[in-house]
Amino acid sequence: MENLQLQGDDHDDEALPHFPYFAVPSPPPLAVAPAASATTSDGHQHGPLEVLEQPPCSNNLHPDGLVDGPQLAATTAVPMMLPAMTSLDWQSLLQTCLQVPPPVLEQQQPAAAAQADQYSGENDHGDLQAAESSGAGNKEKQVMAKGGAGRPSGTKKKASRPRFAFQTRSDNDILDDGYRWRKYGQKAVKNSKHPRSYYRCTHHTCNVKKQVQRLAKDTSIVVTTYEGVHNHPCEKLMEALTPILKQLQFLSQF
DNA sequence: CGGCTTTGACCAGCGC
DNA sequence: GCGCTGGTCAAAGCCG
Repeated sequence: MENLQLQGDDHDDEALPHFPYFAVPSPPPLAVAPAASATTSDGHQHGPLEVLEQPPCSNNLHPDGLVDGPQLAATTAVPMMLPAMTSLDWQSLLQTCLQVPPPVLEQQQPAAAAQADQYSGENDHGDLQAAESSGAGNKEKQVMAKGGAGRPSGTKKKASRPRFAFQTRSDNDILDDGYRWRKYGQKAVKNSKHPRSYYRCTHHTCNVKKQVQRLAKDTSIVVTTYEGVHNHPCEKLMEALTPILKQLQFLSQF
């Protein structure tokens, strides 16, 4: 946990989003690929990653707190662990990897809310906190954005959703984290040449969002901010695990 | 034709 | 009240 570098304390880049940070306990150690580079399932190579926080699908965390690629668990780590694992190990691994939903993160939400208050003064305009605390769910927020009837009369406090940010040194803005995303907006950001892109998870019941932008200081670094927790399994991870699970079920009969 | 991206417009919140 | 900024919507266009 000490290995996690808190972005809010580390950078003074005004173009970056400010939001609450909270520590996440390290997951069970997973076998990972060499840290020098990682080839993603979309064929892109990503350099060494600097982890600021765990993403929701952070199933590839190294015991020392560093990740080697957003989707290594599906493509690399799981197969590497296969020979030595018992079925019980697989149960815990699946829980760790699939994150449906991760109870640890849910428990951290009050802490996130507390941190939100702590960081509210550092936010450029408090917009993130405002969106979190408006008392409106996303649908209500959408109604408010339209400015029509149904606008909430008061401003209640909305429950905070967990947020995670991590930096990736990559030429590719879009990191393949195993989930499908639909872009719904792009904004030019103050003090940054590069725009910020807004994505939503395409799963119909999932409300997770992410923001992607490049660091103003170092444009080779992509900052990805996740908001919320997926309420469904990672599709690509499931694809990778299904044949293995079937094999395990077969073997467990003996 | 469905799913996705692009992009201009709109709205809320904040500071002055 | 006004201007600035971030977040979101939704129409239009693109693509497989």
